[in-house]
Amino acid sequence: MSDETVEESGRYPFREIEKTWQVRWADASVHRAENESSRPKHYVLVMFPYPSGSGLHVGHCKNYVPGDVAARFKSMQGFNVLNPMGWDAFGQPAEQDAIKNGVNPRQIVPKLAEIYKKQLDILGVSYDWSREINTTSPEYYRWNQWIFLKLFEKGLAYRDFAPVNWCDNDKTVLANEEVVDGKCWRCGSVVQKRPLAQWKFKITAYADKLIEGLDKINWAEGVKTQQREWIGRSEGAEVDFAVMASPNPDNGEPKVENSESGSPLLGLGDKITVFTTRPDTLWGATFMVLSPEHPLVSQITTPEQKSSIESYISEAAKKSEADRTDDTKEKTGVFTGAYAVNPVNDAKVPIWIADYVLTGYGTGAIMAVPAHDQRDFEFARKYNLEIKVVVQPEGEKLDGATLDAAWPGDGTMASSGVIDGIPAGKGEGESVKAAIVHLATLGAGRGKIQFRLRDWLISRQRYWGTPIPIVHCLACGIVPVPESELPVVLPDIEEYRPGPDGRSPLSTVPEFVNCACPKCGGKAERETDTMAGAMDSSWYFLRFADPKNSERAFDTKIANDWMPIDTYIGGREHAVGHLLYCRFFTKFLHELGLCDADEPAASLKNQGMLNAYTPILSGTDKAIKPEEFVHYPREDWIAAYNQNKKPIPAERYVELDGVKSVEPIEVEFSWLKMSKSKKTAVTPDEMAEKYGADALRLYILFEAPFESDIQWSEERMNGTFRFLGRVWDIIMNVIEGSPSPDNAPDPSNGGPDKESEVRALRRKTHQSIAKVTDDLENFRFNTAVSALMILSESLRKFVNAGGTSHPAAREAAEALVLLLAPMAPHLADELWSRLGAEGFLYRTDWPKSDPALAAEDELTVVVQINGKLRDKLVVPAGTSREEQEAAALASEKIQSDLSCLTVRKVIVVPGKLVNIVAN
RNA sequence: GGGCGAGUGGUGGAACGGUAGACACGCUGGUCUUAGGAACCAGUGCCGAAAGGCGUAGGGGUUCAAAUCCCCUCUUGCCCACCA
Repeated sequence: MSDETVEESGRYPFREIEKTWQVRWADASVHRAENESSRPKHYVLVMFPYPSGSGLHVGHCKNYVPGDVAARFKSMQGFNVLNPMGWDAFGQPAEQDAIKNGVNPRQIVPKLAEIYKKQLDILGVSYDWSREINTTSPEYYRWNQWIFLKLFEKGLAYRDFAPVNWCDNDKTVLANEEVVDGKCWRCGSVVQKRPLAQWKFKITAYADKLIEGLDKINWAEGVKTQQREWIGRSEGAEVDFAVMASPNPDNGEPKVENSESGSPLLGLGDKITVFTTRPDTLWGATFMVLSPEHPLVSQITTPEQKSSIESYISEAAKKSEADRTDDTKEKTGVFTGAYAVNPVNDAKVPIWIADYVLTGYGTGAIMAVPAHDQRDFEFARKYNLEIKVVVQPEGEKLDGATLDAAWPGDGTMASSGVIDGIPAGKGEGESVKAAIVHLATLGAGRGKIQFRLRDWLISRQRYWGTPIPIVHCLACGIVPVPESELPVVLPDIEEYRPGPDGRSPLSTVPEFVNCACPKCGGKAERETDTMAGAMDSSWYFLRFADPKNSERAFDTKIANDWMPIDTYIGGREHAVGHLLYCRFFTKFLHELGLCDADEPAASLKNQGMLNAYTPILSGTDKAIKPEEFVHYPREDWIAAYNQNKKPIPAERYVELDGVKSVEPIEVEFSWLKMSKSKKTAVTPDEMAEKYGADALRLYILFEAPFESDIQWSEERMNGTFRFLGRVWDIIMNVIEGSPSPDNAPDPSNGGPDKESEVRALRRKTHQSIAKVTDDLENFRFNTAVSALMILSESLRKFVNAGGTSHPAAREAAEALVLLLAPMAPHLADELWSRLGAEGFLYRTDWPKSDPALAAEDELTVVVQINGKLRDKLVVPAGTSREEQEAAALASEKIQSDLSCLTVRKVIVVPGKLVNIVAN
């Protein structure tokens, strides 16, 4: 862009300035973090991106920009700042691209990384690029493998044949977190259950520690609560129910055995163990329910019930997780024909199966207490099962026969043998403790803490990931690859598509698969699963401390110097995924003695999203892409829709069985996450070209609070652009000492010669320093920008009134530039050097506010009568309580308003207000 | 159903329990001009000519004083949803 065009735009030459300073910063490596430093450390980390083909759009800047402001601010405050960036590049999107384009993802990733890096540089983000990492490089993923081996060594990585979530469309297994409403989070197709040998990490072993650690980290309560619930700790007991002998086939009646005299047990002494948080209600357990997948079901089912049980099981298998867990549906189940014995009262309880009992939680079996659990109650009513009340609420006498809902609340134990009469209550309740003691004496149960959290499924039947460093030997079984042989390098392959059997594409590469057993030297095969991408991001923050280490994952001393992350920035959507995994890893590595920190991030900040006004199908939240429309007069529609908020009739193309046609639709607009695929993406490149990166940065900071969503508007961005133009003009005036511009207001009434004007400007300067410092410290960027606007306005007025070369103007100009530096770094550095200073603002001291200069010498005091504003007074600072009250009462306005009232009481807040209570 | 948020002008948003609407966008009028994506000046919550009154989703409450704290209702966002 030529200078002439810049001149024509009437704005400051932002393109030239931004380019110049980006080159200077890079040449001087100003943003490099020092491993040895006398300055205190500050580690700022923004969650690293997943480079995809579409590159960055301005929505992504919602976290990178504030992260950069935090880093620059801390650096100016004298901290040795670590602000690194890298690429989380293993995983599906890159692989899908590769499949589509027939290229190896390893060729695409570096190109994407280059694009991202360039875009981030255009934004002027102060990353220490010497620490750039790429999770797909063998130098990185060999340490994934190393950590895997450590987990294996400690028994925390294991192979399991549990049923897994299978997406038939993507041909892959999904983690529980990747299943949304029983559907694949990526493609939306229904997830099936399939048994497959998988590698898992025993995150459940850290369940308690993961809950306890939450208390000492400064994360949003919402995120912490989500984690607590996800881990789902509940206290209760396990209870064993003995299964009774098969009913007599002769008469079809179950044979009631006397448990006291003979053994009621079937053959091998089968028992069903259940978990309950209410062992105290055991006397009210009138039946049991197993999940359809429970292993005992086939053994205990009687011949008469066999066919109905089998058909129920096959129906249940067909249902998606979404259907099964929809609690609005009526509960269904089938009787197995078998009975068990309630260990506390020897009652004969029928055993049912029902899909409301989940295989994955507890033992996959429950004791049903219909009187005190609503689900069991509904089930009992439907199938005419006994309802026995064992907790009587205060002042009531419930009867199972007439109950219309379960009573889950407190009360007194009744009909409960040895615990009769004890106060009943969940958790800390005495009755629960007493029941557990009693169970222990019977040998039929024990106290137990149950977690909802499941072990972390790490296996992927995918190409683009870290190979799992395990060898399967016919003779030795599962053998870990020796550390000295790491990395197990991901080979180049031709076909990335997984086979229809769901096995990893790596299984098709004999040179990879076939190997010698590290233990016996015999023929063996490599594990062909790769690791989930979440593995990479679970410890990358430690690698950033020591990214080039070829001997170890990271040096412990260096890691200790940097950890924990002081400010971690990322989206709320990672609350129970990444943010839980990385805490688990940090705790594990801590226990290995590899780092002092046992929590990765001392403080976590969650940014809001940036949304774009997107056309949607009326009555849904489904976006319609512009190319689907037959005609799409966007601007007109938006205007029309905004005016009367009524759907706009339109037409779109549809393709049914290969036949294209046009269908009428109704269109509305809604604020949805900016996205390339919805064609709502605006790139930072084009905005930087048009308005400059500084203006874009300022827009993102100013438009809404950090945690709130932004509704993207280029029109508003124009506002921060104009502000920067004004800053440029004002400070150039100060620098050049030029007289006020032609269109400045007449300086005749009051000029900077007046001592009060000078004092006022200096006050504003020092107040602004204090305000902006506090705001940046607390991520209140929007009000920080506003404070700068106010300061620049004060300076502009002062300059226009002829104060161009006054020292107070110089002081204000310097403060303005310094305070602006973290947010609009290019313009700030340019003006700073034009103001005659040396060096980069990144390493320049943050200004200090002088409280004496910031103090007001006059204060406005509000006078209220009965809380309503009646008058305002200006009093000198330091006016006493009494003087202030007297002045208020002396006010003419107040006198007249009080004329027919009696003063009852006067409240005085010095320097603030006087409230006169009168009637 | 549960958990956590949120509801303030035409718009984005400000407001330690103490002047509601800072700062912007937009809009209205004006100045200037090399007619620009300008710049500058003035105005802009609602009703009212004014005095004044009314105003922070709605209704109660606490308080000298409530957008802010408490209770109820409504609306809305996100997350989890048969967890025994």
